Amino acid sequence: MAKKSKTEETNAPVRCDCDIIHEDSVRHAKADMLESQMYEDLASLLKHFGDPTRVRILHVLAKRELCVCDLAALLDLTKSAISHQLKALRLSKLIRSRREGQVVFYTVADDHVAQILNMALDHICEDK
Amino acid sequence: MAKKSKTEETNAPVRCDCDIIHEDSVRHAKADMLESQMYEDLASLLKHFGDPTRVRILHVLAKRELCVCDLAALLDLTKSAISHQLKALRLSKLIRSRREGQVVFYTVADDHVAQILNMALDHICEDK
DNA sequence: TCAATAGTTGAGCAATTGTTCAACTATTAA
DNA sequence: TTAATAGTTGAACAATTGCTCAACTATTGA
Repeated sequence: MAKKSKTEETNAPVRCDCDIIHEDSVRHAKADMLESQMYEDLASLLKHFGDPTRVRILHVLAKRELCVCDLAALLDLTKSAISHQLKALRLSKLIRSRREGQVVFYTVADDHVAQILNMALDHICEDK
Repeated sequence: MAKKSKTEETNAPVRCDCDIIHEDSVRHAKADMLESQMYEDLASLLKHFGDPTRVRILHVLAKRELCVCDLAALLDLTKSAISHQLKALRLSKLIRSRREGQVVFYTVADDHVAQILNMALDHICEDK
């Protein structure tokens, strides 16, 4: 029962099924961590980049404004499928919309989208 | 049956349940698109940033080297859960591992990880 | 007012996924 | 060799998710 030999005096987690090996590293890492909600926000923002359809949408909208029909034709999907994705992207403020009569145009909200995509492309093309 | 009025002569998709409204935009966008596999690769790379646990792992490993036990203690998860995530991250070359006796240390593979996280943090903190 | 088209939405389904559990391998020290 | 600990792995389960379908709203033109 050496489980708590070193974690007794700190407020260390209890879920881990092992000793804390490098106590200092863990303590410093914990001090450097962001608050929990920030990681939730980061994940739910970046989650949108983790689907091929949404990556396509973001990539094309980073270059030009397109309407729902255009995107549906371009990606070979129904308007419904596109619209669902656009709604999610809009709620995360990754894209903006603008209505012109019957037509709703979409484009990326800012330059972060393109920068994240370029960073990822760098990473992929780097090692081969 | 106006479905194919404008798409007949091009190799336009057939899945879309509407006309192509802005033919030029769609044609240019199609020319600018990457090859299909690239979007798959982008998505499967960036998918790792879309989970709170993995974002935490990447964020702490961007600052210092840690072993599986350290991470398990830090994030209050089992070694198994951590190890599964680390394997996925390693396969995508987002992190590297180094064994020292019984202990396996992990750290981020390059600076792209931190850059993507910072870009996303910018985006979150920007509008509030 | 009515028809046509663009776009949105909620329910439902199949596929994916994060975690747990149990059993396994790897390394070290006695 | 043996015990102890670090780490890995595959199966299984609950939860999430991307798409489809059908019905809906919004806008325009006749």
